[in-house]
This record gives sequence, C-alpha cells and structure tokens, in this order.
Amino acid sequence: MPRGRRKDPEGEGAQRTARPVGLREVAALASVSTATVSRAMNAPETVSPELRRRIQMVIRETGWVPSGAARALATRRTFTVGTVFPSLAQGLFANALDGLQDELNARSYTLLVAHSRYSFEEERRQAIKLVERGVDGLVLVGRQRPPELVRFLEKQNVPYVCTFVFEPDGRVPCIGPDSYRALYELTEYLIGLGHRRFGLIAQSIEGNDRAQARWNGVHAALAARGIAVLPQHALQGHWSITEGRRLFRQLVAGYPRPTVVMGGNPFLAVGAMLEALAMGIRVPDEMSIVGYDDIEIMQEMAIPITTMRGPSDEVGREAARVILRMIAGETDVASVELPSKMLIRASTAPPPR
Amino acid sequence: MPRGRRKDPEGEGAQRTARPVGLREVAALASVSTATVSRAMNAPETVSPELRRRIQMVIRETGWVPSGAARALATRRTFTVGTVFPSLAQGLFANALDGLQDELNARSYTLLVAHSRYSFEEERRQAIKLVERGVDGLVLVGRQRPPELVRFLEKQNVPYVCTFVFEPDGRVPCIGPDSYRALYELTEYLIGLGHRRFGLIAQSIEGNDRAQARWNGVHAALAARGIAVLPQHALQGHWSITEGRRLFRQLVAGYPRPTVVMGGNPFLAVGAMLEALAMGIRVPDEMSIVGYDDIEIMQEMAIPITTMRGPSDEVGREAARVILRMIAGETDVASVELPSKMLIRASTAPPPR
DNA sequence: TTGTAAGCGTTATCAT
DNA sequence: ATGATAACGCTTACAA
Repeated sequence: MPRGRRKDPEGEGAQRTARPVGLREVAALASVSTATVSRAMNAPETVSPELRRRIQMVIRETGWVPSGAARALATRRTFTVGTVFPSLAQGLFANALDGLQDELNARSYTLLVAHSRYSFEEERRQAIKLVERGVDGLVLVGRQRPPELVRFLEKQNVPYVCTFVFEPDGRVPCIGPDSYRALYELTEYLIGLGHRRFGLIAQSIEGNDRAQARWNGVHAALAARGIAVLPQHALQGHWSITEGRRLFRQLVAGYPRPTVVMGGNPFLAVGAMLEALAMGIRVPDEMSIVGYDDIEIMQEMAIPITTMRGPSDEVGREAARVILRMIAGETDVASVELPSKMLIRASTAPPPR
Repeated sequence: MPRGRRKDPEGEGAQRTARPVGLREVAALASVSTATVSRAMNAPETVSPELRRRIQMVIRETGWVPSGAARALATRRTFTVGTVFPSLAQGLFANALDGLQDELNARSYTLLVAHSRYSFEEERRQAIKLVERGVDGLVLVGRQRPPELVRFLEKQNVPYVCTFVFEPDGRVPCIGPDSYRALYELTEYLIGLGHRRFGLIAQSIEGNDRAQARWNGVHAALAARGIAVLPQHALQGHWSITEGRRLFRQLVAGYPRPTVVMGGNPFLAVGAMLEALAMGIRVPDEMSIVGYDDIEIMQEMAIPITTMRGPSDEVGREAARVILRMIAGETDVASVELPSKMLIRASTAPPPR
C-alpha cells in the first residue's frame, strides 16, 4: 500500500514550518472557492464586486503572493522572455538589454539573461537552459547559429528573433540595422570625398556575422569602384581603445599610408583618433578617420569623429515588441530594419593634395 | 457530477496537438517508472548503470527537456536569482551583471533581471515581481530601501544581498567598495598635495546612497582639515560627458576658481577634462582634476585622469557567491568589502604658486 | 456568477 | 535499486 508524501493537513502533527499561505488559504478565509480567487486575479470582471472586495482584503492581509511555478505549470506560460547576448557589459548589448527590459516590463513580462562570450556552443547551451526554465520566447543576436540549436528551438516550438542583423529571409524575424548597407554608404561617402587608399581596423569577425557584414559592406563599396585594400591596410584584433591605438600605429607605420582609416567599432575609432593626435597627424587634413556606431566620447573629442550610428536600445525595444507578438501567436511577424544614421563630423575631409 | 478537465489519454479522441514528451513518456519508453527517470536525472548514482543507459538513450531520442515549472513546483526551488539594478546600460551595472551571470552560470543558476530607473518604488515593484516568479534569492543595489520592501522580503523568506555598498550592520550582507572611505582617501591625497579650494561636480544623489556616501567621504576629509567648500563650488546634475563639461564651465566661471575639481563619476571627470583642455586651462599645473571609478578613456586621454577605481565586475561575482551561500542555507554569511584602488595619473599635481 | 475537481509535469516518501 | 502515488499550488472545463 504505497502512500506517497504524507498528507496530514492540520492533522495531529504540529507543523513546525507553517506552510506559506496559498490560494487555498485565501479562498478559505474569504469563504469562496479557489476558482473564484483565481478568477478574481486573472479575470476580475467575471467576479462579483462583493467577492472581489473580500478576496482583495484577504490577499492584502495575508500578503499572499501567487506562485509563478504553479501558474506556469497550469497555464504552460511563464510570462518570461530569455536573451542570450555575446556579452552583457558591452555598451551595445547593455543598451539593448535596457530597452528590452523596459518594453517587456510594460507588458509585465520578465527578462532572463545569459551570455555566450561570442561562442556558438555556449549560445546553444544557454539557450537550451533558458528553454528548460520555460521562457515563452528567446531574443538572440545575429543570424548565424548551429543548425542543431535551430532545430531544437523549432522542435520545442519556442519562438525567437535575431537582433542586430537585418537579413530577412522570411524564416525568422530579424531586428536591427542593415550593417552591410550602412557601411556601404559610409564607404561611398568617403570615396565621394576622393579617398582611394583605405585603412581598416576591426575586431575579429570570427563567429560574428554582424562585424562580417560590416566589412562586406566596405569591401563591396570599394570593389564597386575598383578600389582594392592593401593587405597591410586591413588589420584585425581585439576591441578596445588601446587596441585601436595599437592597430592605428601599425597601420601608419608602413608606406604608403592610407588616406582614411575606418574603425570597426567606436572604441577602435577613438583609439585611432587618440593615436593620430598623439603622433601629430593632422586629422582630417592629412588623414580622415571614421568609426561605426556612436558613443558619447566620439563627439566630445577635440576632433569629433564621423560615424554611422546604429540603433541599440531601439533594437531591444523592437525585439521585445516582435517577440511578444510571436508569443501571442501572430504568425505573420515581419523583420524590422532599424535605420542607421550617418553622422558627419570633423574627422573627415578630402584626402591631402 | 463535476468532471474537471477531460482526461482521455490515448483514449478515443485523436489528439491533434501531440502533447510534448514528458517524464512519463520517457519512463514508458524506457520501461521504468517515472521515479526512476527522475532519479536518473537528479541522483544518477542511485540508479543502476543499465537503466541509466536506457533512460539516457530515450531522453536523447525523444529530445525531452524537463519542465522547469514542474520541477520548481515540486522542489520549491527555481535555481534562479533575480537582480534589480537602477539601470542595465550603465557601465558599472552592466559589468556587475556580466560578472554575476558568469558566476551564477558556473553553478547552473539563471539570472532574472529588472531595473528600477533609480526609483525606490519601482525597485519595490520589480522585486515583488521577481519573488512571484520564484527567484531563490535577490541581488539589490545600495543599502537604502523602503521598509515595506524589506518586510516583504523577510516575510517571504527570500534571501538578498546589497551591492555597491559596504555598510555592514550585521543584518544583510553588503558586497562592494567602501565609497565613503575611498573618497575620503582620495581627498586626503589631494589635501596632501596642498589643495584647499575644492570644486565638486556630481550626479544627483537623490535616492542614491552610493553617490551620497562618496560626497560624505569628501566632505568628512575636508572637514577634518577644517576646509570648507564654497557653495558655488559644489554642483550637481546629470551624469554624462556633456554634463561634465557644462558643470565644469559653470564651476570655473566664477571667482575664486577651485584648484582641483572632483568628478563624482568617470563621465563627469572626462567631461571636465575635455572642457578644461578646450578652455586652455593647463591640467594639472593650473588645476587638478580627479574622478571616481575608472573607464578606459580616462587613461587614454591626452592627460590621463587620476581616479579611485572601484570593483564592478567583481561586485557581481562576489554577490553571486554570497547569495548562493545564503540560498544554500548558510546562516553566518558576512559582508565583503571589495577594495578600491587609487590610480594616480597625470591630472593631479600641487596647486599653482 | 460560483463551485467542484481534474490536470499541469515533476519530486519525494514509503514500501518492496 | 525500483515502483506506486501523493503532493507541489495553481487554472480551467464543466456543472450548477
């Protein structure tokens, strides 16, 4: 005769650990059924004002807090959205996270976060963990990921969106700037100024389709004009101001010098600018410098830096809206392209002579 | 004769929406009881290798993912920690979040985030929401908060820690730098250099006990030497580089000028420095400038800025460790002070003449 | 409008 | 070592 967990509610056994109040206690105290309490919470209009009042009182008095786990189990919804970002500390993602949280909060969703450290394998692990936790939807970064993960998400029927990219192929909504086009345009502007010798300093594009798309945009624009980049004029490294200085130094050490240097992110651009100033290179007369994306310091420097500003908190906000629509069951959710904006500042001019 | 939800598992009704595989299906396919499958997951050593193998196979084949909600309901644990930070986008908090996530992830906990936008009321709401979601513990910022919230957390028995502060009073663990002492020391250093006329630019300290503690430290150090700050030399505003410039301009417009300007955060300090350079004020000969906390640009500027570096990702890491210990039921968890470090750079020197 | 009770998918107790 | 089953705390179909 198997018995399972002992029942004994208010039986002889003097319970030492007073069970926390639950829906049942509230119902009992308000002299209604548990169903009514539940309705009073989730569909107040279906409960008579009188009962509603009584129930509210009891809830207040007892300080009852409904159990999310129980609710999730019963409804199969957690009202929770998960994100796997490469990093949480980088300005770009931190801003997006902030926007995401803002928008989710407004619809009383909660945000679960994880980071992948730019590793696909880690992204996969984290995403799976989030699905186990029961997230209703997922916000990921980039369009590229292991097919294994994609299959998993499809099988589990977890909706997700890709952010910071815009490569609509109709399968999964993308929310972000079209980095390719943004850099294509920025490059065209520079070509228009007369530049022909380009120097490129970028963070490593390995496992980073956003960075990849940016460089593709640059090269495409150059190729369209028959311009080639000298091998020693295309450098990759880490991302930081210090790294920007280092790469810039390396770039201008040889001959011929580029007439314009493009930084793949704001830090590299700031580093390049600082190093140029330190080396006594006159910007923009001797050399132009541009960046990608915008941080406050770029426009506050002695010579403000021309750049293409991407939307980052707006990516978060829009991603929230889109994923919520998918969760709500909408089937025709489209990708949304968020515009980048070219900010022409003092760091760019026609090449010397 | 009430019936509740219809049961009919594999009854006549051809279920169109195939129920997702669950523990039961796995158990059936492996020809074991659900209890055994559960054990194979949570205490493998208590299950015979043979069954373990069989179960693993079935799990792999079916792609079963355990339901976090059900598990949470049964165990009353979610393996989830929540945070309510004033902002997610600010470098300080973004770093802490990153460290927190890192450390939690290593112990397979997941992080739920919310932000309060520096509002106590919002902090309260968010914290309650997180508790409803079932977080096992909470990481908050600062020592000060509505007693209502404190009571709530105590009543619900949710452990929490306070970060970015160190004011151990034995009740709740604090993890952070002693900002008061940090700025006390920085100020003493400046006094030691000979400075007597201090200019202070800070972000608003309203509802921000960390910023408050910093200024208290400055004023205490000054008071200890009988130094007073002129009213027009203590300015408050927003936090940003632009704001730093604005406040600095305002500060030096009058007479007498301070011989040293202290910025309450890295952005204000950078702004002050940029404005000083733009105005042709020679730093540090004519005027010294210091900041609080450290961001990369501070040491990369033409004149690197002296500052007191606080630990920010370490705050996250340590907070994770401490809250996990509390969740584990440890009762004697102490506060931990994380050291600040004075970084003397080129922006400070004795006052002119 | 309100009540009854089954069911959500696990874990854990007890018996074997 | 394994199995049977109650319990976790809600929601909801159906009946009244």
